[in-house]
Parts: sequence; C-alpha cells; structure tokens
Amino acid sequence: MKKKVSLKDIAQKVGVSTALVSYVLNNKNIGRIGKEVTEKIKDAAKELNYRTNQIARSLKTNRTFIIGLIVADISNTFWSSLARIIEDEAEKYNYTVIFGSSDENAEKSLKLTNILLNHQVDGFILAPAEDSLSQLIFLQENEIPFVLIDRYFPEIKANYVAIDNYKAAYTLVKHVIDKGYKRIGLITFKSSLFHFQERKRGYAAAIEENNVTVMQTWIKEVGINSSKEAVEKAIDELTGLQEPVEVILFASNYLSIYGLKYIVNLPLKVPDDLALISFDESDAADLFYSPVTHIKQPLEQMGQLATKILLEHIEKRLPISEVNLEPEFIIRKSTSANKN
Amino acid sequence: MKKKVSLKDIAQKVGVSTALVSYVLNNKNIGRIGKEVTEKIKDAAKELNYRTNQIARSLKTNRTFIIGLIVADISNTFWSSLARIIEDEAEKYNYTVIFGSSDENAEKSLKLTNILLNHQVDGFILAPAEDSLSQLIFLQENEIPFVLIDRYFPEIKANYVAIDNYKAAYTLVKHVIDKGYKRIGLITFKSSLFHFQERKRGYAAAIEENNVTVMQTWIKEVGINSSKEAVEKAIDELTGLQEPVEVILFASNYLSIYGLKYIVNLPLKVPDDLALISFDESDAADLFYSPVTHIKQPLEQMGQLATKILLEHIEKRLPISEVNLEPEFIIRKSTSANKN
DNA sequence: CTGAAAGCGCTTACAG
DNA sequence: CTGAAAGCGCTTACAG
Repeated sequence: MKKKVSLKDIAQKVGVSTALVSYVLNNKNIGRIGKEVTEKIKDAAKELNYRTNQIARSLKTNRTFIIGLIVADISNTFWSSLARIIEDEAEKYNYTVIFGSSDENAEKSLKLTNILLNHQVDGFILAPAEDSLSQLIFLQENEIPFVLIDRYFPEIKANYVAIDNYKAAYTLVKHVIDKGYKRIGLITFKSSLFHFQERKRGYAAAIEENNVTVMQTWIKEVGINSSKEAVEKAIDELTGLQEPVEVILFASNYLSIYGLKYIVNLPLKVPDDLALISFDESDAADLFYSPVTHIKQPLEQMGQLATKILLEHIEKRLPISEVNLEPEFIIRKSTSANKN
Repeated sequence: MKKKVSLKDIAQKVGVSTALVSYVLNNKNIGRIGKEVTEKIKDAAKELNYRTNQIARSLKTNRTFIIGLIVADISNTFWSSLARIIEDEAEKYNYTVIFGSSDENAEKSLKLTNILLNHQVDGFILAPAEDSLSQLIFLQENEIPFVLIDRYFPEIKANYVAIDNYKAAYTLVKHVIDKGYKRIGLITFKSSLFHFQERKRGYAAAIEENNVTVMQTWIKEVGINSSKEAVEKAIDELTGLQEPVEVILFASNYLSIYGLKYIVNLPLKVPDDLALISFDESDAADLFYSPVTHIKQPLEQMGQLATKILLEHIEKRLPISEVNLEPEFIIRKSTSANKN
C-alpha cells in the first residue's frame, strides 16, 4: 500500500499545527478559527485526498463505530435477512457491522467474541449459542453493551428483542387442533436454548389443553447442527408410527426446509395425508406444492429495534430493554384439509 | 465500559517495561528474556485478564487483519452463502470480515468503500456495482489489494474469481435447443455489468447458431433493483406474445425466485406449456413443482479462492490472478418435456 | 482566537 | 540479554 496522507501532511502544507487541522476537519472550529485558514485547510485536505484514519481516532476516542454481530450462521436466510436490516439501521448512525457465525457452538462464539472485543467493537448484537451464558455475564461484568436477538436467557437481565415463542407455538398447534387434528408431531432441536424450550412448551400446552396426552414418540429432537438425514429420519419415524402423526410442526426454517425437500418426494400428500406447520418463512415454504402455514417473525422490527437499543446503550447508560414482538400467523394450504 | 487493562498495567505489576511485556506476550522473546520474568509476565496477563488492543497494534503495524466484503445484498442467499465461505476461510488466517451491501448502486458502494478504507481494512473482496470502475482504479492507484468475485471488468487487469458466463448461458440454452425448442425468452437485468452482458451474449449465440433469429421481444431487461412486479410483467409479456415463448431463461436467482413464485400460480404448466432454465441454485428452484434446470456456481471454490488470493496479495506483491471456475450444469424436470 | 503538548496502547529499531 | 525511547495518527484539555 502507498503511504497514506495524515493530518501532519496537511498541517505542513498549510503551515499550521495538526491540532488546527483536526479542529477544522471535524467542524469543531465554530467561531474559533479564521475563515481563511479554514478554507486553506479544507482545500489542502481535498487536494491531498485526505482520509481520516479511523483507527488512530478510535485509539484516542475509545469508540470504533463498529458493532459486532454474532449469529448462528450468516448463510441461513433468517440470519442474513436480519444482518441486512441491522446493517441498514446501523448505517443510519454511521456504524459499520463486523460479523461472525457461531454455528451454535459456545467455543466458537467465545473465540469470536474475543476477536471482536480485541477489535474494540462498541457493542454486540448476539444470538448466543447454547451454554454461552458465561460469555454474556463476562460482557456484563465488563460493561460492554449488547443486545440479544431472537433469543433470551432467563438467568440474566439483559437487553433482548424476540418474540413470545411459547405463544407462537401454541397458536400454530391450536390452529390444527381446532381443525380436528389429534396426533401432532414436533421436529425441533435437542437444545436447552430458551426459545426452543418455549416452542416445545407451547406445543405441548396446546395439545394437553385439548385433553390429549403428548406422546414422547411425537417429539423428535435432532442435534443442532444435524445434516438433512437426521430430519429425514425424524419424518420417517413420525409418519411410520403405529398411529402415525397427522401433523408435523417444524421448530425452525432450517428444519422445515430440509423437511419440505424430503416430503416433496414422498408418496404421502400434504395436506390430505399430513398437515404441516412451521416456524419462520422461507422460499421453500412458499413454493412447496402445498404452501406451509407458519409463524413469521417480524425481522424488520427485530433488527431495527435491536440496533437502536444497542446504539442507545453505547451512547449512555440506560435501563435494560426487554422487547417481545408480535409475530404474524400465516395460514396457508398445508393445514387446509378438514378433519372434522 | 470499564477501563481496560493495558500492557502498562502488566508492566507495572511485574516491575518491567512495557516493551518486555510486549515481547513476551507476542512470543518474540525466543532466547532473549529470562524464564522467570517470562512466567511472571504471562501469569500477570492472565490474572488481569489482559486482552490486546488490536486497534493500538494496528496503528503501529499498519495491519488490521480485517477484510472488507462488499456484495450486492447480504440478504440474498447467493451472497450470504459466499459471505459464510469467505468468513470461514478468512478465519483460518486470523482475519475477520466487515461487510456492506451496495444494492448495485455505485454511489453506495463508493460510500462503503470509503468507510471501510477509513477503518483501514487490509483489502477487499468486491462485487462491484455498475459504473464503479473508477472505484476500482482508485484502489489500484492506492495499491490497496482487492479481488473481484462473481464479476469481471474487462477494462482493468485485476484479481478476479468468476465463471465463464458466456459459456454457462450458452450451455443452458443449447440444452433446450437440442430438445427442439425454438422461441426462447430471457429475463435479465438492464445492466452493463460484464457478466450480465456475457449471459445475454451466450444466450443469443446458442440461438443463432441454430439459425434462428433472436427476436427483441424475447429479451426482457428489468431494472437491477426491480420489484417482483417487473418480473411478473416480463413473464406475462413473454407468454402473451403472438407466438409465445416456449422457454424462459432467468439470468439470476433473484429473478428466478420472483418468477417461480409467480408462475406457480399461473394456469400454464411447467414443463409442458413452458420450459424453465436459470442461473443459480435456490430453495425455490428445488421446491418448485417442476424443479428447475440451472447453472450452479461453485460458491465454495469461489469464496475460498477469492479469500486466498486476497490474503496472499496482502502479504506480498504478486502477479494478478484471473480465475475462471467451471460451474455445474444441473438438469431437472423443468426442461424434461419433449419438443421433437 | 490559536496551537503546543500530552497521551490513547501498542511495536520495534536501537543502544547499552 | 534487557529496556528506554520513539512513533503510529489522531483528539482535546489547557495555556497563552
């Protein structure tokens, strides 16, 4: 790289101190510095194509205007959509985003957090992995601002933006129960993460409220980084039961995409042989031959609010924001058969 | 934020200079510093939970270990998949990724480039927008390493990793011509970007080679940030011609996703009434009732190579790398009708 | 109204 | 073998 032009270069050219140049270029010269000098400095800056070295500035000001975003996997459309919204919102406040994918792995997320911390990010937007509570506590102890997104940790009081997953799952399952379905399967992740537990709890509550006992064989929990084969196996088992399940609830878009790609090639037909409900929208759910009834999370709001809350907390000490957003419940063809 | 512990804190605690601490913590003390002092310093660092301030280091070393990634839109699965691959590859070399979405807009991309440059990124991986050639020339003049991904600018000699888009389009169209199709429509972007021009050229070449003249009414060019309505209108026009088109080629996944979501609700049936071919894979193309024959770009290779080339160029001056990768041609049901 | 000086937290050439 | 000193490129409290 060519050597860069610094304040000093401008100062020398104009014949003033770097201090003056800094003041002028940062518009901190209101009613202080003579108009002539100001002009000269601005001209020189333009002529030399000066570019402020944000790193030097950050070292002095203790602010980088970078926020760290740690998601499960940036290549998943749920997270990449959120990333885009966060990027746009951050940009409004002149912040830039540096990101990392944790793969739902606490070790990886710790490593990422440390790297981003070394880069002196001003704060984090996080979708923490299982077993990463200690990392959050560490951030709190060090007074580093962060906002949880999509997720919630009941053990600590922290900023978060999410939906009520219990209610969302309950709504989905209640919908099919009202249609007359009894045997309802769940494909979810084997995970202690609160939102997955809540989804399971909501699922079970809706069923039991209807005086049906949830069979353990109805619940399939796949490893959080499972391949599609695990999902396929779960579907086979649920539909191969002595009394096969009449509905399958997918607890995330990741699961439903794998599931739909498998079911599309199965002889059984949706919704007549099997009804489908799912968390999260996806192109797959839209273009499946029987579009899937699902819960659509308000990504726009989630991303924007998370960013806003984070930036406010970076600016000043504020009380914790705990935000539960209302998801959309979208009814499609996959639950349109009549069981009554 | 709490005040951070610095080298000075460790130095004071142990009673040595910060220089010594720096040497020890960076393992630059081989056969230099006494074992005892080394131990003491390392212990103190651990005890105080020292974290090196990457920003201070960068200011001194002129290296941030951050690469700037500018794509068209991180929420598009093509770019987010690439982002993930680049993230993983970069991480192997201890680099982190800071990203931005240009929305195919040269002004926005200029702004992004400047911001990332201010943050002193060590180099860029870029999918430049239309009319942003001057930005690339600027980077070259300033000797800032970059690699183009997915795109190529014939006007300059620069590192790039892409596929041969002419050949890819030709292959797709040749496939349907061999099946007996004559009237083939193209939905692409109104864009001077080289890869889109090449796709159009390959499309036309395959048709004309078959002694058919390409009708101007077969080619629909929508604005590069069009809504889905523009794609829908294009489809209506192509299928509503006096002599309707028998095949539609979508020049990107963005176009085909919108297109498929529309066509799925149309009375005409794929592949019998209309055959479909497309660039890029997608869940939509997979789950469309008649899965779509397409060109699959080797994202893994593209991302990894782009990252490797960039990092090598950051490390040292090297000759330009121009890489054309071989895409996969995937034949599916959408072109399975027999026209002969 | 203007600017010299100190300092942010590192690294490293150099002197001892 | 060890470490004081300079300096990366900024900002800003403070003195004049």
